[in-house]
Amino acid sequence: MELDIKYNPASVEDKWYAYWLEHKFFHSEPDNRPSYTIVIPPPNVTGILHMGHVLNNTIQDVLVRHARMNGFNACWVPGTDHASIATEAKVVNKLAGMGIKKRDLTREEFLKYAWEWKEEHGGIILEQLKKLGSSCDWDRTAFTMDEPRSESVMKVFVDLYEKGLIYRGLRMVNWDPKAQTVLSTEEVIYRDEKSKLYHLRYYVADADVNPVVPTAEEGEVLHKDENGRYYAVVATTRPETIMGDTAMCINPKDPKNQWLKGHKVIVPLVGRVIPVIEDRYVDVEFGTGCLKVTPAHDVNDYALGKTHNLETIDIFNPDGTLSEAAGLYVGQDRMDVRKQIAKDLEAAGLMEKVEDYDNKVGYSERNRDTAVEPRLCKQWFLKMKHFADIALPPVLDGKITFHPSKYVTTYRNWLENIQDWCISRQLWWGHRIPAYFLPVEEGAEEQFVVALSLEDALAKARAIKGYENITADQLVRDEDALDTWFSSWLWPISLFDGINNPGNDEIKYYYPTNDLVTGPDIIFFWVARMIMAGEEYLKDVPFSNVYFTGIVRDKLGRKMSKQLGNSPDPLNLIATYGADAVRLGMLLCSSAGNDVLYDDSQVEQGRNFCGKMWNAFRLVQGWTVDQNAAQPQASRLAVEWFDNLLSQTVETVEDHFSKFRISDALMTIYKLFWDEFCAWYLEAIKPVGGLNMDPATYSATLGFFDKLLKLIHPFMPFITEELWQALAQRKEGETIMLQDYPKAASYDKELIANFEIAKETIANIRNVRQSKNLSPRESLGIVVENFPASVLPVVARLANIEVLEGETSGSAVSFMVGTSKISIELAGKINVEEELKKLEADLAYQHKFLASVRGKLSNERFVANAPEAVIAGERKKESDCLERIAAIEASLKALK
RNA sequence: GGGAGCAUAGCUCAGUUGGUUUAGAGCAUCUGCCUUACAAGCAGAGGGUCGGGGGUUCGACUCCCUCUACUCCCACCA
Repeated sequence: MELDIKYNPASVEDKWYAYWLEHKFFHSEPDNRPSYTIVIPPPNVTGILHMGHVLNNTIQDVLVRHARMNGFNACWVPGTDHASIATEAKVVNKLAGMGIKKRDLTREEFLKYAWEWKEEHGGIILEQLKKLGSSCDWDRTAFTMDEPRSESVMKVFVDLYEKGLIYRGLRMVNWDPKAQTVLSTEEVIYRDEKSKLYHLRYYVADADVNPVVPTAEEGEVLHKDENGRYYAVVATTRPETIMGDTAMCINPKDPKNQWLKGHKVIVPLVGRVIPVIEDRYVDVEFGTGCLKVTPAHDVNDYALGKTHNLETIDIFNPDGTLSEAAGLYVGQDRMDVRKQIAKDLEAAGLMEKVEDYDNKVGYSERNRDTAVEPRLCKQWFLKMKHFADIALPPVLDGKITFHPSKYVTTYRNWLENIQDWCISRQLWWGHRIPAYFLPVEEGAEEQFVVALSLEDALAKARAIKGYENITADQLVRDEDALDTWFSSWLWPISLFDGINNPGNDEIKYYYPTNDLVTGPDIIFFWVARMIMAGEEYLKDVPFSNVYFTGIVRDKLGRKMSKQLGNSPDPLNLIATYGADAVRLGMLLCSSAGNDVLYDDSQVEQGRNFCGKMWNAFRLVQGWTVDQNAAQPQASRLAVEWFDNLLSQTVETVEDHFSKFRISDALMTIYKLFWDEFCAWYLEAIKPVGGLNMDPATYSATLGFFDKLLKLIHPFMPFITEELWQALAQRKEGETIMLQDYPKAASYDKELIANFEIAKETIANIRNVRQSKNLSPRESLGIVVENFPASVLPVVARLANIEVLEGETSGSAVSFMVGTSKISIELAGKINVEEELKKLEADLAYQHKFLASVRGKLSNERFVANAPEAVIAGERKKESDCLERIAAIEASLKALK
């Protein structure tokens, strides 16, 4: 097989990916082998690949390929998520561009557009994952809204409702005015914001009938205007909500505001008279200690309203504009009203002052520019206490391991303070809630049934007293859809149809899955809830390990985002550098749980490594074998050494894999290939004059190459397949993907250590050459003492030296490697003065070292307390040091 | 406000139950090389008082306390 001079990733990658698909190497069916399963964190169906996906999916692919080569029946199940809010928003936007408003469409019409959009854009991301080399079982590609998944969601909803775990409740919820839907508490992200704190005047309303009487208490603060009218000052960040004020609240113990007790005050501009109520909730230290109470638009105010029986005035429309109930600014957007009302209050003399203020504002996780509005409405909730109880033990007991483990605390904290999950969304794109409302009299309690089908619903409705004769067309199905995560949490189960077909062969074989690779940002949204669903429906964990990846940032540490334009397009990167290079670049800098600071230079390093592999292969491939050639000593030794080193390294790699230290495993292999194999091994065995090679070395080298390629394959699947295919005559249908991963074997530590001495010696000799300006071509003579003779041929080969017998002349340069002494014969080529200086310096250092070691050894407490091995080590240091001193002194003497 | 994490070379990070002198790696830097696989390369070199302070110990990058800086998560202070 002819190889190009340069590695060309593009053609190689497409070729082998097609080959893998054609032979269905990614496909898995249950069999007798142990299973290894990963379910993909389903990307948004209309999403496109970004750097976070690259990181996440590269790691998954490494794990899957590694498991596959280790004899597991590996199954990586891909799929996409319908992403209710995000996708619906995209469709709404697209329709808006066509001049169509969502509210002018029926549900059916809207969904038709939505599905069209999904067909058009859906799954692009899966094609992009293929470019990365992902070895997913594409035959199993799923979608959270396809038939089996939807059916599972419905069944689970009905089941949980029947178990009494799902209920309908009137609650203060988080409202996204842009998407016009409620959000769960987890979908609200709080951001620090520079805002204003408006201090408003609330005049006392009843001063004429109920005069303000200063109590003359210490610390009392009265406000009186130039006309002698008393007023309270309320600090608020949201002046636009004053139309909803139904009380003002003070802390009964607040000395500043004692005089307000029992009074009524006037809401500025609005003119409504509201009572002053007392509650210990109010923070005496904040502002003036006077709190405006708007029960309809603030969670705390709602609670206050409940305890104090206050009226609730909802002044907002669902889209965030002011409603009729507000009386003022009707139809204007809340944010515009805030600016306007501030001006109007100022003009009316009702604004005491305005301060700069830092506060936290909740935004919608999906519409990040939209501040959420607390809103009172009736929604569907899932009781979480039960789920927290079943989801906590497996993580605390270690049945599930988090990598890194610090997330256990986060997980536990959340579960221990869990709130009920609001699962309904006012969206059409999603799983429609299987609840049916029955007709009721005006003002009566709502009546509904929950059922999988209209027929079931009708039967259930008819069982209710007074509804015996109800007809199907009188049942009104709930308009709302379920939170996307209500389908995602079933993913590891629903992918194997474990809800619809409990106990089927696939769910039994693939569940629990093995590893989950995801970001810590969805630990609550997804990870925790999958554990809940797993425990609830299969009485078993959904996975054994969770590998949390970090966030991909640019090299300045900024999060990658479209707005900043600091996110490279992964497909461009793949086109420029090759998928293997991108994978390697990403992995090199990603230890579990740490953020990844991405820089192109890492991908360049990946590309360079591909080049290195390619060229090493070309070198080996260029050799021809002379069956009669004898194996040189140096080659024999190098083969033996590398064989042992390979075993040792495989052991290290296995250890790294077992601890999910993926980047360490990769770096270990990287160095083995580049530093050990290329820089030392190949250089040692390279035929000197021509291309002829002895058969023993040649076949050993091919064997090493084979193993190295297999070791690298999970990380860099394409180039390893290309080279492995070229390494020997392969049959159609053969692949490196399905070869056995190299296994650790015993190795000779001493042999490896001796070779290290040889390497160090060679490096020293090269160093001497460089500093003395001696050409590498010029052979030098050396004399060695206390040197492992077995490795001398390698030193001779790589340092271009001859080993001399006997003594060196006076002008030799000596150095120590461990306790071995090497002297280079340099008659007439050296500066004796300089050498003397060097040796003196070395000698001084050795003496200092000796003193420190002896200091330790003469410390009785050290000798008494330290383990024997440590003491023995110190003694060895001492004797070695003495040897070195003797050797240096001998050299000095010879030089003089 | 509560909690967690991190602080080691110019940069990004290892350092796995405390025990090798001179604390490692990759990248970057510097020097010399177009040596017939590879200049996307080869051969070398320099670079750190392990954030500050205190403590435990024969011995601390490692364990404890404290301070400082940064990051993240959680929380209803208007």
